[in-house]
Amino acid sequence: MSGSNEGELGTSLLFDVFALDQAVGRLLATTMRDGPLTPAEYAVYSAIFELGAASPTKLAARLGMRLTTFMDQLRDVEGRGHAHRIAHPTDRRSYRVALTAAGRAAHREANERFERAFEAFSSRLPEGEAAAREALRVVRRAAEAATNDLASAPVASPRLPAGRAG
Amino acid sequence: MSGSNEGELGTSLLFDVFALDQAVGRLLATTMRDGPLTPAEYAVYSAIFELGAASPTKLAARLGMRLTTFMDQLRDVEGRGHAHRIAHPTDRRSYRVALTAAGRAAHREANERFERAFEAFSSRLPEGEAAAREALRVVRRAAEAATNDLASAPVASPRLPAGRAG
DNA sequence: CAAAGGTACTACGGTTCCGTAGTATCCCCG
DNA sequence: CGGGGATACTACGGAACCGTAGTACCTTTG
Repeated sequence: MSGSNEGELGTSLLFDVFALDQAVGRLLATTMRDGPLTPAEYAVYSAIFELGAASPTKLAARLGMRLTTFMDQLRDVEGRGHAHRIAHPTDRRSYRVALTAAGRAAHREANERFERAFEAFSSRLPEGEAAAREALRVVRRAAEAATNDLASAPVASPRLPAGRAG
Repeated sequence: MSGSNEGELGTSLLFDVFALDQAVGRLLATTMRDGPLTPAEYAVYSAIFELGAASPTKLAARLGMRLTTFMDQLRDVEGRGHAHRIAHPTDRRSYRVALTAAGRAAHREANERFERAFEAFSSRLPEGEAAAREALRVVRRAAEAATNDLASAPVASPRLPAGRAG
């Protein structure tokens, strides 16, 4: 029955990707619910922590978000007194972002919950984490390759200028 | 095996899930860019089409979105003249949603692009689609099991009604 | 050094998604 | 058949995300 699965969203591999993302989102939301940071906030704090005083542009790229989205987040983080700006030594357009002591404390506390979720998740993978990561990467590479393929050779259909791209 | 990967977001299985979701999102956005419907819209149209005149609540559940989110989408779809309401035979609180002829035409056209993306994607999976789906499901089940596990036995902390969920 | 073009961040508005509360209707029980 | 609770949708406002345009600064080029 695998032949042709038309527009059957619910029976498509694409839908499975969506569902997986939702499931992981729920796992993190549930685990970190009572903590000081939401999963999204934890990601931001982690990036700042890991990159060690990097610029907003670098941090946004690391997090896979647009710069403006990151700036929205950063505004909140700074508002909580969890991060501060350090002047960039040579480029006055930019600056570096670092966690304050309070920010590091919040990150540490959230990290405990994150690790708990990750551990519970990871321990339930029959083939182990490494195998799961590899499987996910194979699928991701297929999606990326398909994207590049289709982007470069559309189908030879007349190009509408506007479209409705999101 | 790299036993403890602390807060390393970029080297975590959780991050791979995020990245996969992004990659698939880009694939669909790219492929459907010049079509009549965005990927999100296509999903809505498909659900309406597949479920064949179902209620908003059913459709929202099918799509994995909140009812209010679906209503936002439905407002737009109706505004384009692509769907209409059919009185529910026995429940006057509700109604059924169906595509108009124009809606079906848009769906059909978007479906061609969707199929093209799916085909390109699927054909690049070394082990085939079925294997990929199974791998994803294994990971999803682990996430769901972990969620249930952690939700039922949190850490012995009282349940806060509000929290900061976003 | 001055002009031209690129880069980094900011300001602002729009879209999407969703939580809360309210209204209408239905269903269950007595 | 009447009350209480559940269910279906609507109204409303807020949060998150992002696109566009603007400003300041840097870099390249001649």
